[in-house]
Amino acid sequence: MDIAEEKLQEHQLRITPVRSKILIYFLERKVALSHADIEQYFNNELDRVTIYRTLNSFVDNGLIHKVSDNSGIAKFALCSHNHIEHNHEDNHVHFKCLNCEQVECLHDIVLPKITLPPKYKLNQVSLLIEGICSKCT
Amino acid sequence: MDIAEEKLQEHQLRITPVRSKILIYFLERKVALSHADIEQYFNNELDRVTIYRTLNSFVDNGLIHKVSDNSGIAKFALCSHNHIEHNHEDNHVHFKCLNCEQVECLHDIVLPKITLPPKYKLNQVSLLIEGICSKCT
DNA sequence: CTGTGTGCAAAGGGTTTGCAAGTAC
DNA sequence: GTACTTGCAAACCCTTTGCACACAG
Repeated sequence: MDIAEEKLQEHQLRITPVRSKILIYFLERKVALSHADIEQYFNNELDRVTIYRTLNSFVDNGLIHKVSDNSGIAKFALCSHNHIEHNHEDNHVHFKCLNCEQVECLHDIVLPKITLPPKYKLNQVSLLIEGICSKCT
Repeated sequence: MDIAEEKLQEHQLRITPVRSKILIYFLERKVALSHADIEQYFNNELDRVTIYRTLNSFVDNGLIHKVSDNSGIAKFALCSHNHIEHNHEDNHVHFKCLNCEQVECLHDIVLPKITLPPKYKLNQVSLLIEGICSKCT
């Protein structure tokens, strides 16, 4: 059983060829991937709808999380936590390169403490930084 | 000439009935509005496509800015600056209420200084806070 | 008068739903 | 065997484009 299959099992997802392939691609690329990225990479080998459903099942089971990069199209990235505990979508910092358009998670950047106005309750913070990445400078 | 017409002129936009109506709605509501919000409010009085084009012209001329609230659908909010200088999309802090779904700009919150890893260049920062707003607590 | 805005129809792109056949466990 | 996954077709948003007519400056 390879690492992808282990991860699927950890997250209580049935092990299927489609899921393994997509998960392996995430493990290899390490950046945030859109549906189109995956579809193109597998070039007709995988059904469009199945990819959508696979991504949703991964999100539901805490394997990946949705990344919002202001472009309107959804991207997804592996969650850093290996545990099954849901509910730690946590406070993500994402970086989007304005040149190559790639989005990555910046795990090392610490999110500053936010103080909200009175009567506001904080639930989640997401920080998107746009600029030029190390490969494109 | 009312305030909406003044603002249009300031931003070098021709004064038309559609633009005035939409701008007045923004001035009244003060929260971020989606295309659907506007369409529903004017309930068939305004053409769907015209609303899209109006919003785009407002963005292009710095009257409003696009707000990304992780929902995938675009929202727009008035820019706080009254000047014509473009290019100060600045560093916005937006708050999205998980109960009423309304999005507002938090002008008072200061965006913390971000230190990126080496070789990264920062261009823009956007911070989205999700939680419960003052009206919904 | 000239260039821009508006309205309608149509097309485009991303995402979801329904259903029958196939597969994991 | 049962419940879940896959694939195909079709539907469903949201948004943009094309074009003729109307209007602001």
